[in-house]
Amino acid sequence: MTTIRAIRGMSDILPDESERWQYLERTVAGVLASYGYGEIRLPIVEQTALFRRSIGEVTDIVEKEMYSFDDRNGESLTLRPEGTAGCVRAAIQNSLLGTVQRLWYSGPMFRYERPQKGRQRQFHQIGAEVFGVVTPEIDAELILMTARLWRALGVAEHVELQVNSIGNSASRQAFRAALVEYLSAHHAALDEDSQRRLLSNPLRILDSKHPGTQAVLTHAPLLADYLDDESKADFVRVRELLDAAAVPYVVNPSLVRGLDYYNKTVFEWVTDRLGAQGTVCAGGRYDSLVEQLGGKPTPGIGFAMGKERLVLLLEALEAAPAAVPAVDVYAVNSGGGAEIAAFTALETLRSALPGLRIVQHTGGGSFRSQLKKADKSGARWALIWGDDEVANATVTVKSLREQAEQVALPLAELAGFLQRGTAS
RNA sequence: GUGGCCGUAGCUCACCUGGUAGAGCACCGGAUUGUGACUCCGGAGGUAGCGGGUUCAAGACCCGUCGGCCACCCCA
Repeated sequence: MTTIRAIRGMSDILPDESERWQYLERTVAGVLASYGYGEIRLPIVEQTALFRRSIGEVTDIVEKEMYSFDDRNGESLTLRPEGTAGCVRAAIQNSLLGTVQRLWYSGPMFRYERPQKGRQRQFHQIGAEVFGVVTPEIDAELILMTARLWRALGVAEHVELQVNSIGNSASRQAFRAALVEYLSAHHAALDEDSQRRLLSNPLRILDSKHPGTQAVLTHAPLLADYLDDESKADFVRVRELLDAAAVPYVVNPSLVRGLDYYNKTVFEWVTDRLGAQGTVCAGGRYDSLVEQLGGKPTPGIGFAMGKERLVLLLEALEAAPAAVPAVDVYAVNSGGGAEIAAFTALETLRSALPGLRIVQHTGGGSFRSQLKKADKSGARWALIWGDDEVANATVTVKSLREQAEQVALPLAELAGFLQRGTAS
């Protein structure tokens, strides 16, 4: 019989690792809450049209990376490849857009890509979106919030903030035309990928890694020269606010986004500790997306961070707190009546001390082998029930981590004893 | 979608230039009475990813396929 394996690029997160994930999630949720963001929980499946209309028809995501399928009605559905579209849809549908909204979400996203370090087909993001603020201080707020997050996670020294403005749609189109014209004149010097992108997504050529293409780009027209006045002024303001907050950044003129809905401020947090997939968080403004999706014109801005990548970074930097044992107390028994005594006493103990993590040994075996498991579990105490304990209505408490005589306690004193021990 | 490297016990790996598989860790049991850790003894566990080919003989060589990792691409 062939064994069934997980789908390629979709991995299990085992208890060992999930501890680090929880640390990340707790920390992020705390920082988001401190800025007044509320959590929104969104479906994982949406109508395919939502993503086609928001992300852009000619993007790689829509053209070749979406998990799309027809449901039983023949309606085309898609496993969300990103979070913003669904969030905007929800904001419109639930009439959230009359006032300023600060929202965040967390969960799995799906993209059919070739897996590699920091890239899965099912991956996980935490994202934040703000609706209803035109002015650039919200751009700065979001960036400051992420900067605070890196400090909270202890990775601030190893991530770099890159910012850019890609202007409004008119200025971007003008720039795109100029860029295409220039690059077409140097067509032969471009690498194959870039030649292809000349037709599909010319802005993407800017961050090509190909040396020949980079050489051509040194004399290419600059996006900054095509920016409209408002975008320019807003970008200046964003930088002022970042400077005032002493958040270091570099302006990366070739920073563009892969999704069509972005405009004006875009930013990315990058690390050099993760190999080729170094972007750990990225976002930007999307002032016409709400309207594009059928809502009344509402400015928007947001970012998403990749949880896998952040977990890898925490790992690489050993920034997450050390793993702690999952068990405080491991109870062993000699079977029969002792097992019954243990069951009832442990239920009582769990009621008395709800925070205490208690594992009851299962599967029988000698005291010797049971205590081996108690030790392996990392528990601080072993509780022992045998015939003597049952006869005397006591339990033997054995300390596994420090030198101390084991004691036989009347059952009534067990909770108090462990509570005092936990406090010390 | 393209490329490189790799697939031997649960894990990490060895078996050098082909002669029918091994270590460490983990696991299980034991070292006289109901007691973990350190130590010692013993045990279980692999049709060498799968399929084909070359050969007297293949885990080692060749081809295909599947899977993994990394990179391109793309992106968080």
